[in-house]
Amino acid sequence: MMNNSSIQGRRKIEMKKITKKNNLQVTFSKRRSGLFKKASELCTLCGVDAAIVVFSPAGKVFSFGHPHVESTIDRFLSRSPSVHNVNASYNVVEAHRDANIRELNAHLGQLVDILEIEKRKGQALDEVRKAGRRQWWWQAPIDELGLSELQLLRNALQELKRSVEKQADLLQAAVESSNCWQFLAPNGVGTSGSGSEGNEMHTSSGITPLQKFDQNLYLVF
Amino acid sequence: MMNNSSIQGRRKIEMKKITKKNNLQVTFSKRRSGLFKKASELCTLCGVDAAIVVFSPAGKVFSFGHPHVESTIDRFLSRSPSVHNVNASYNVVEAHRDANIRELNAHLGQLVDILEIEKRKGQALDEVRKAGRRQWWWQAPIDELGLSELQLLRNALQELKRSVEKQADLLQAAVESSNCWQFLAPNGVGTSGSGSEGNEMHTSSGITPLQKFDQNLYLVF
DNA sequence: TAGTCTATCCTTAGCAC
DNA sequence: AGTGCTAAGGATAGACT
Repeated sequence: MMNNSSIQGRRKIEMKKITKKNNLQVTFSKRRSGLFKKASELCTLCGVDAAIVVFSPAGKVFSFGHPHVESTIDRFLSRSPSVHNVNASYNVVEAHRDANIRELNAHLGQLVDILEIEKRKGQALDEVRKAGRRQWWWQAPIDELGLSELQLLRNALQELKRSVEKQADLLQAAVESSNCWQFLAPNGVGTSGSGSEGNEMHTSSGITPLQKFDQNLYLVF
Repeated sequence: MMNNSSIQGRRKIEMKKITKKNNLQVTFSKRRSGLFKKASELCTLCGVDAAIVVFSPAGKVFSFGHPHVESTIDRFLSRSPSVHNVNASYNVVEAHRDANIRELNAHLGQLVDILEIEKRKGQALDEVRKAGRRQWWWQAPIDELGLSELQLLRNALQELKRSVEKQADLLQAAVESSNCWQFLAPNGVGTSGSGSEGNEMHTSSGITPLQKFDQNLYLVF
């Protein structure tokens, strides 16, 4: 029954791992459905192929695919339509592994994205943004950066540092200095179960996942 | 200019393939971003791994992965009935690699969290000044930095950028007077990354040159 | 090609079953 | 684990820059 609790509707939640195991499960289930639905719509509206693989907190596998999970993934791995040879597929997987650096670099790009968004949210300076939009050459895959470019980056950072200090001095002279970077490392753990879903989606149970986010980094200014 | 067309807001659309090629492109781009963001949030909130592969109408490949596309897909394939016949050593190496990536990702995630906290504190200036007075670890020969360090560096740079912009805001007038930084991309091509959490997302063309995942990052003050 | 703006339309957090 | 409910939070179609 409806408890007389006032607030009923949706509430904003922090974008961090949900602690309440129960809520986590519900949220995972709902959002997974939503994700698959979104993917489905994207495929329908744009007539494209896509595949999604998600491991539940419990380690189960949920997947979505249009027209099929396997075919799409295979196409991704081999960059060519329909390759039904398992071994061939395997080799391609191996090959793709070499793209690690590139992938990780892209990963970083996402982080930068978030920061960018936060910056705006906090209060962006439109003038500055519009003033100059430049691509960071060093965002290219790291393995593609030459030493000279890396050194350029280094010099740029040093210059940046100097510039920042200079400007800071212009503003106010009294600011106590202390630690800048500090890294510590406590510990964290895993979670719970999962379920299944619609269209071209299927679930398959797996072995226990090894979820260990045992790295906690603290950046103390 | 605002055409006198009354309706401004979102309108419902039929769930069928969009005909207007132009709209289709825009929709694909937007929804793809949204999809990746959703996936990212799912990963963050529930602490799970996921991977998405999408082929654009043009045939380009867009992918998202947490902690990594390849690792997640491999993990999916390795426990998939059709590909379970991979040798043992492979799995071991794979596991190890995944662990590393996971760990790396955890680091990055933490950094994002910290930066978020910093944002709330709203003490950019202090941070910058303090940072400037310390020995910057990344000032070591750039070529000696590992991927992790480079990533930290990158985040730090973003942080600095934000800080500086805030400062610039305070100083008001002097903002646009001096463009200290302008990193130009070697190639004029540019795609703005869609916002997402600490995950990896990358774009690669199937055949055409390379429309890498890049963003509009700029440091101007 | 991507980002901006606005008015909707859609998703989903918290509960209860 | 998945479903229904309600209202608030988000995503986004369309037009434009």
